[in-house]
Amino acid sequence: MANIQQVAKQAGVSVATVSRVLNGQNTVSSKTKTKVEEAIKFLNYEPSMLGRNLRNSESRIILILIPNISNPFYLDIIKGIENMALSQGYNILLCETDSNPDKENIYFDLVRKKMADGIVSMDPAVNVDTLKELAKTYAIIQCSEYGGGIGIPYVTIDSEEASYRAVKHLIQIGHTKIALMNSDEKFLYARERKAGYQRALKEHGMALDNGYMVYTQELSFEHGQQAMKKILALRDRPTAVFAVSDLLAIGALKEINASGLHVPNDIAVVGFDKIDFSNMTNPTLTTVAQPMYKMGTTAAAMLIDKIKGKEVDSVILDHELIIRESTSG
Amino acid sequence: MANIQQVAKQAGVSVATVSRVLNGQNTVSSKTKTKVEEAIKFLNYEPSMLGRNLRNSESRIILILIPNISNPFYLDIIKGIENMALSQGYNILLCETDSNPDKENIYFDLVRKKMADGIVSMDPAVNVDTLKELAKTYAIIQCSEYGGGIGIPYVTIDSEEASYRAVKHLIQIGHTKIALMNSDEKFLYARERKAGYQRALKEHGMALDNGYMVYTQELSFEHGQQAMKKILALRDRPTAVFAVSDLLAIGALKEINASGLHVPNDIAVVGFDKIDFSNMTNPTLTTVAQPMYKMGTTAAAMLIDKIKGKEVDSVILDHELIIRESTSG
DNA sequence: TTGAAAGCGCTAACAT
DNA sequence: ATGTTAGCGCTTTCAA
Repeated sequence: MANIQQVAKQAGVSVATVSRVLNGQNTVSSKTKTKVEEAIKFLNYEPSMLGRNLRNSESRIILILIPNISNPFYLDIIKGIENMALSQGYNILLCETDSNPDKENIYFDLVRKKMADGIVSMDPAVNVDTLKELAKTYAIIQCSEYGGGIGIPYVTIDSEEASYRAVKHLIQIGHTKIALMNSDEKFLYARERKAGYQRALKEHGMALDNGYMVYTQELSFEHGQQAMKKILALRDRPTAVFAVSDLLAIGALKEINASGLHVPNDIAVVGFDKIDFSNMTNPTLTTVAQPMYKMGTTAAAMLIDKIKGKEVDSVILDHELIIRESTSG
Repeated sequence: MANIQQVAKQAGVSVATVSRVLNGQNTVSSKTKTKVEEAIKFLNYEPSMLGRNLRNSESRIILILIPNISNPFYLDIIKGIENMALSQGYNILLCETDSNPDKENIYFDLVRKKMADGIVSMDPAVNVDTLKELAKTYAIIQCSEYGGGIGIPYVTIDSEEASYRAVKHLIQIGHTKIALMNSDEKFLYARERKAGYQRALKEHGMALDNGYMVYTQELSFEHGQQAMKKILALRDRPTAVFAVSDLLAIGALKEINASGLHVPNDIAVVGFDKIDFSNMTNPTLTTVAQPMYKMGTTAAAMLIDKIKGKEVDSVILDHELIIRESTSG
């Protein structure tokens, strides 16, 4: 494994000159440049990022913090982050926290130890105080889920409005008994989506029935099934369900089918996210599309700006209601 | 940002001593150790991986090469790799190649440039010659998909046998007209699964009809739909379909439903992989379970051994046929 | 246009 | 048990 010294010797120049060629500085005469390039080729030399990174005090690595890689919601976001990062010479370290503060801390250490230059956090369970503290020293961007008002830039959508529109759609097609399948209200997005749900109901003069709001501990298929069981057992059974995640909605779909009822004739279902699978179910799922890929590229671009010392502002991206079979038999 | 020098000065010892404490060497007296620890705490010191990595000529990073992150098949493998890596002090760099040789090459550069210590490749499209060449110098393990006989250790399942059993199951429940939805035979697993399919048919004295074998360019839902369209158009329509990927099978399911036919009464469907979603469809999908998580941990353990200079052997893991609704109405 | 040399932060061989 | 020091491979300032 040749190093820069050997290249320099081979080319009969100094290491400084080799470095200049490596970094495309144009203060090198074309003759020397050629000599150096020949030496590089001859020795099969590859510059070591280890040396460069130490010297430059950077790792060129971006850390992505996600609670659970099993939720396909994150896939396109990751893609977006990766492609943007790549185009700027960064690579991504994917870190699954399982919403476990200990695991989170291991990953936070990576940035403390300079193994990563910054963090895109998508973890709602993240310890907000630690994150805030970290953000003083390191570049951090929140993506999709965010703690409001903690001074860390984020990219997300308007959850309240998205939720409002989804529920309004159900109202417009005639539903009056609409259940909300939400996650724990410790999450900001859960509170926002609940608010949107309530606003839509109120606006149409419909009563808020607390019994129509069920909560799940996790955004998963299984929890969607369980929650749907509860909804199906309700005394005055709803004719529509709005779930704050496609995974929950798909679980609901399954449970409704299993109970012998029909979607959307007996119960209409709306999901949230527009993951790939929302189009593969039977019936296909009406859902709120989040611009996942764009969220990823935006978050990455913001983070890289931040790493470079620029000021960055939070961004709210557009969402869109995708009407499919689960609300339009 | 304190460095080891400052800690040494603060503690009134040499940098060597600080380094010893950092690395848990027990040649340090407990008094000095305490002094050093206090200095570390006082200065809020975090050792830089940049310095350590250069010194140790390692990055402690493992590169994962996948063709496309959108196929959930890889999710559990990644989880397995990550957890094993983490337990050994490694982190993972997730790299999506899109089966694009140029992109592959960018990622290969990471190991050439010492940004990564080794590679777990799950990319069937990978340039075999380059991979072989790289494997001479760097630690590489193939996971799930592999090039046979190129001397790079792999971890996978017995695709031929798995395929044989899946088809045999269809035969045993009475099917005689069984289609194979396969991928391009340039992939070894495609050839193996075809072989298993053919062995099962032959063993039961059934004729091989080339028209019953359709090929897809990608393992995706959409390609599954398209392929199923072709199968449905066949003159003597099959009563069962064995798809070499759950994603394809789910596409087939959708297409069959759309055509007004019923699964499994009109057409039975078997998939491959046992991705999470194979249990969320309606009907649920009979499929061959691959031990994804285990494949991940195994591959990572093998790779880390290889990085440490040990010899490692290829591993064949067990598979299992999971019978669900799509073959047992 | 080029070179000499310092130094990024750490570890380990060697010395005491 | 502890310290001194070289050096991992690179970039960049300063000098020529």
